[in-house]
Amino acid sequence: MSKPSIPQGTRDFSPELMAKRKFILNTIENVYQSFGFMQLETPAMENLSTLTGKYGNEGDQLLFKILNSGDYLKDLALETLDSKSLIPKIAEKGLRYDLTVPLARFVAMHRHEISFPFKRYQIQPVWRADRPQKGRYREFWQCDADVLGTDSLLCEADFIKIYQTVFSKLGLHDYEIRINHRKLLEAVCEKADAKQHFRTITIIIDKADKIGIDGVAKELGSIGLDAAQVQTVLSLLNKKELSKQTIEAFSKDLSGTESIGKAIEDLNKLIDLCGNNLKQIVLDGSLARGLDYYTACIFEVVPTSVKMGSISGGGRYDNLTEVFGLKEKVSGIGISFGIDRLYDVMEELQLFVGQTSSFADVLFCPMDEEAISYCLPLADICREKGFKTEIYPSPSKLKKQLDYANSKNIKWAIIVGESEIEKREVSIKNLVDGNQQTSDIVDFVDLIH
RNA sequence: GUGGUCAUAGCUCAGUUGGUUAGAGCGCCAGUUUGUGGUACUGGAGGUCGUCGGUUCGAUCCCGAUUGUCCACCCCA
Repeated sequence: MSKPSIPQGTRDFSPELMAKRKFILNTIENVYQSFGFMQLETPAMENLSTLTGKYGNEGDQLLFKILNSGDYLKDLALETLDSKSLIPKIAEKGLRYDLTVPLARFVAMHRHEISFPFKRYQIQPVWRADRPQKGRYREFWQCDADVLGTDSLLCEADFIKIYQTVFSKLGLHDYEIRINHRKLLEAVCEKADAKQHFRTITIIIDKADKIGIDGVAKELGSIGLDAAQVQTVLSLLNKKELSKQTIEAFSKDLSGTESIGKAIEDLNKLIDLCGNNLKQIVLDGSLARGLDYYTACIFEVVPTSVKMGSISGGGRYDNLTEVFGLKEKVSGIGISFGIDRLYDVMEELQLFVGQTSSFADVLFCPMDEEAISYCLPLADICREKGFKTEIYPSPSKLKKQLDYANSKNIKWAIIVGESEIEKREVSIKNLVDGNQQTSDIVDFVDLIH
């Protein structure tokens, strides 16, 4: 028997780890709910046909496929197939790659039961057959929230407020909300007379963080842009402040282009809706986001004091359900938190240190078999009062029982032996300060806090 | 898919210019204290040095392959 192990890029979450993860998960879920989002869950696996072709050429390769049951090679003429054409014949299901496509599938299937605007959140694991590295796992959790069926800029403003609320509750202050508008990107390309290179250009400027302005200029040159065109594109990267002045400047620089009007209008409106609350927001012209379906405002959140990729991303899209053949357009906007990265960032910044998690409040320590049944109704009283309570399952040595309490960070030990039972009492020990007192079995619970 | 890195106790890591009994800290178990923990002291368990092959009288150490880890590129949360 070889040593047990788990697949690469996956992790076990110990009780200590789960306590911290739940804190993040619950925080995000509570904030979503406080904005009126409703929960949706979808299966871990989808039909492969639902997933393929939605994430670009490379995306399909990152899908985990599930082998069909039974003798899946029975009727195949293997010699006539290559591996690519083989896959659809032997695998009809795959693990979900994100939560947006399942949402689109759900909406397409249940269009007639849904009334718009439809606000849903979804917190579930997703799987990608990527090569693992820092902040990248093959199984990780996404926390999505989307609003479908409205073009209102209020959604954008709400999501910004959701970001600020969540991070404030988590105690994470070193972050930056980056905002951009796809139409701004289009306008720049149009102005530079390089519309046909739109995709390539967005991919290049998206790397500005890593390769710097000079690097961007170089790569733009390498795809055939002349110096003037490169300068036009680079002009996007200088202005960082989200303000009416910046937007006015863009409006002038890019006047005459087809797309600029919509971008200016949206961003101005967004500023109005946010009021003065533009804390930690930057207008980042280099933000592009790979997914093609975004059409207007796009977001990304990055930690500023830790080297880590984005911990959240999102944006507005025009037609979510188009690929599923729904004739009616369903536009919307969504964001997603990556809580695995969020966890890594918080761990690195030691934001969990103040939170001592205890797995129980009260431990009953029976000294003999008779004491166990004596403790049973008393433990129920504690639980009814809201204390997490357990009874040590065997009358072991007291030292062992108290060690157990320490290891679980339990504050109260209630010791019951022959003498307590005789006098209808319990001995209550506070394991934090070491004080101990006796009490009758009616009032003892009042001493616990 | 491409490149690099590392793999020794449950965990974090030493170490051997290739030589016979492979170490530390933490953790775990037991005792000092037969009903009082978190401190201290004493003792104990636990490793075919990732796997397979090669070189050698001899390999945990050198070489090759393989698997896994971590990191970077691509892409992304």
